[in-house]
Amino acid sequence: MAAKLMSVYNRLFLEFGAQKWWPARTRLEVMVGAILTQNTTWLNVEKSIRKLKQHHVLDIKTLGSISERKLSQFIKSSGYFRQKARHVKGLIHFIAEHYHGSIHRMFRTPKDHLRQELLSVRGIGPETADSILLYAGKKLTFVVDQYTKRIFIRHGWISSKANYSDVQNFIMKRLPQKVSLYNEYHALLVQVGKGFCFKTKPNCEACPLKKYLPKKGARPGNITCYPT
DNA sequence: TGCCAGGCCGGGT
DNA sequence: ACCCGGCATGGC
Repeated sequence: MAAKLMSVYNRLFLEFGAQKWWPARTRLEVMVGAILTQNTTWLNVEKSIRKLKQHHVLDIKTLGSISERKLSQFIKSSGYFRQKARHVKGLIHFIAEHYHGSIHRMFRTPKDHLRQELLSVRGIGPETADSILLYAGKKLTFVVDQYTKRIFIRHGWISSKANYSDVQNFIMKRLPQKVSLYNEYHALLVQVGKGFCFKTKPNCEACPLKKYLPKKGARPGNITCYPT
């Protein structure tokens, strides 16, 4: 199975190339983006990020002093904007209280401890915490999202009842422990996952992933496509 | 038009 | 330990 996971990775990489995640300039931008992108398209997040930059709000000092209300107006395009404004403020507050407002200090602390702390911040769940750890902190943690789960379930590699840590453990036990691999692999899963078809029957003609359907004598690594 | 998007929380079983 | 409604804008 370990070899199969790498086979999938290699095939995706050949098809889509390096994804160069996270699409952000600073670690703060990664963290804010990780909250904003919850259950939302990245396109909507980009608009919010642009607005935050335009108004010179995307630095830790300003995010600390700006009102929740005002912040929420800048991030409307990301949806759930009141909640997300509160959550971003909560994260900034956490960094201020625990790490003197220093992102550098924050990422100097051990991964497992920091993960627990991040999970205690309202609005930061397992995926957001792992995104922050991997993409902002370059820590060795695999990010599991709906696409990842869906793809692995559809291949029959994990149970449809698997929870977040089940999927994460499954993957991390079988992949080489390399941050750059975790980074690229998750990004590729998202990329291919976007093409999945939800409204059609198994092996439908219209499926955008048709070219990945197993041909006869399918080899490991093919991506199948059918509705959830 | 209705459904989906790179989740998470709080209340209920 | 799960299950569910709520949160909200934007694109197809």
